Amino acid sequence: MSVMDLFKTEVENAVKTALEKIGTNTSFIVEVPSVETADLAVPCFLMSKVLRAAPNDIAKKLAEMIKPSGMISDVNALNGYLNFSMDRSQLVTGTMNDVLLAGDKYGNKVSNGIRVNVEHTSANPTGPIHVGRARNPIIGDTLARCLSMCGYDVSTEYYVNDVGKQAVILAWGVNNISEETINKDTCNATAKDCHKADHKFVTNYRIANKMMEEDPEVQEQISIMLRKFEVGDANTVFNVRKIVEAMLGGMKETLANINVFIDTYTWESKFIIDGSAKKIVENLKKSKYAKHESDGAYYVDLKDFDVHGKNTKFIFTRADGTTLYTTRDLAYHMDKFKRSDKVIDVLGEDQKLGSKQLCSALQILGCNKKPDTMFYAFVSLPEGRMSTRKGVVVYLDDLIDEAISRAYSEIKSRRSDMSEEKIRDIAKIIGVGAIRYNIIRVQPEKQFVFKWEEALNFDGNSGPFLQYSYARACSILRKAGKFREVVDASKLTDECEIKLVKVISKFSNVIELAGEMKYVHKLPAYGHELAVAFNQFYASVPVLNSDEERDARITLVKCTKIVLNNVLNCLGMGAPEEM
RNA sequence: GGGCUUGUAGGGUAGUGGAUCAUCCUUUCGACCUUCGGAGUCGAUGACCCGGGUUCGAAUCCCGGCAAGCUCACCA
Repeated sequence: MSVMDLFKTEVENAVKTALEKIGTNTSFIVEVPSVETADLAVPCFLMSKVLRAAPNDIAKKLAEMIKPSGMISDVNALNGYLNFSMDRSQLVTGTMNDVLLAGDKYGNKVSNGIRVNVEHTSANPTGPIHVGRARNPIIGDTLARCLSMCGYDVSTEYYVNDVGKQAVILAWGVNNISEETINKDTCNATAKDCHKADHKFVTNYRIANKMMEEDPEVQEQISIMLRKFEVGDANTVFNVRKIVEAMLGGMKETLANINVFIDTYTWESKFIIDGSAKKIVENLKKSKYAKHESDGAYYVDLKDFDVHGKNTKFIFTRADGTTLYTTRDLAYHMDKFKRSDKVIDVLGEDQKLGSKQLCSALQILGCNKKPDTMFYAFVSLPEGRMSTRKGVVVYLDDLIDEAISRAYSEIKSRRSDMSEEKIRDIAKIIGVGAIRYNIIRVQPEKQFVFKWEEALNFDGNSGPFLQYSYARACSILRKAGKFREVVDASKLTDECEIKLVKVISKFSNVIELAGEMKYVHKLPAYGHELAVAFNQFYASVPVLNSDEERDARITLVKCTKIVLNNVLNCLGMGAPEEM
């Protein structure tokens, strides 16, 4: 339990006792106030009806009854609020001891044994990951890290769409389009990293799509291939699988470059091969909601499931009896439920209706679980939506390269003393950090227009700002040499020192919000607040050049360094000792 | 046309019933310090889409507009 939690409990008890004395057990809440004048506050507006008195009079009365004791150093009434201040000395010692004791585990909750499966990214393996969808791995990975800190047993997963028309078009393109045609292609997407399979084959995919539209002959060939694929022709299935695997390899490389590593890759074709998708079809057919078209395609009618208008027809098998993506997705979710206690899907907002239909179908199948969902709006270009097929994209690989090269020149211009190799290593940490931070800092459901100058922002509310503060803390500790690690509140009384400790003490609450409520964007905001508090401390009091406060202040720097490191780690960003 | 989501200073963004100042970044203007790392600190300017309603109190909730995004396949 953190110092703030202990304080909150104490305030709760004090208020409860006071209310009992005036003969009521009316409920109340203890909140963190929006103003700086108190550490915790109890609004008295709701009590005013029950107690038939003005809010501020109630607050005054309670303030008189509660005497400062324990962690409560001051109680007062203001504007209808009952305000509490926490004893500075206990705040400082309690918080700093917690941090020093827990170290890189500070902010972690004890393991609760609950298995959470986080499915994210799951991008179609028909082209490189572009920034339009780059929110997915970053949100998913950050959420997974936060849940892990909240004590969950987390497993991440990518669903690979290796079935269907898109995959077949890709394979046809790779098999039939000559190197010469590829070389002549002029597409405005940069795709400079041509050694990667995803960048190489996306051109085949794009051209194949175009040829299919223009040439009935090509369309026929692809149809034949698709039919062969669907009846399980060994050569065709093997051929598609091999190409998709190569594609996915390139995409994994991109993910690794932004520190995203996924535990399990589950292939969609699995649910055809093991027959579980067919079983879903049979079970759905038995339900009272099942109906069929005259030619034999089946659907369930979802009008009783809060699905409106024309969207109620949820088709789950074709006229020829084959399964559809949605059917296989149902089988996939049933499979995930077997392996985990909680299932979270991180999806693009285009999947909202599909996800709702999936949940309804799960209910019809008698499944009592459903996935938690987290939707994000697409990142678009100033000229509109990105499209792999049309080649209107900014690839994530290009963004990474650009950010790293920008970081490289920044470091180069500041540090003449650093080796080339070291500059390159740090540039990668800074560049990738800037991208992850910039994407995660915005609430997922807000639409986002991609602008290079914003994506590469290194000042103010940015990843590099956090990393810089961390590097500064490391530098002070390096220069400090030997010091006595002391937690001495009597030496840390400056306003900015108290402020810094207060911010540090909030960390575990932020982790809880980010994990349990899935408010991942709270994390970068917190990191920024912490870095600002540290910089203010740094600017207003000397650390190494102080006398009797020296050890206490260096210890506070060490605490800050630990928490900044934990924040960076949770954001999937590197923590550079220097930059 | 139906459904879902979003609308906050010049640009971006937090806050989703409560406290004489609505957060933070950027831009613009001014200052600090050029010292333990200036990718810094302090100050100024500037905003709740529009119209009703509910409430002691609304950026926040409800209704009606307007604008943007997504969606409404025997695609994945």
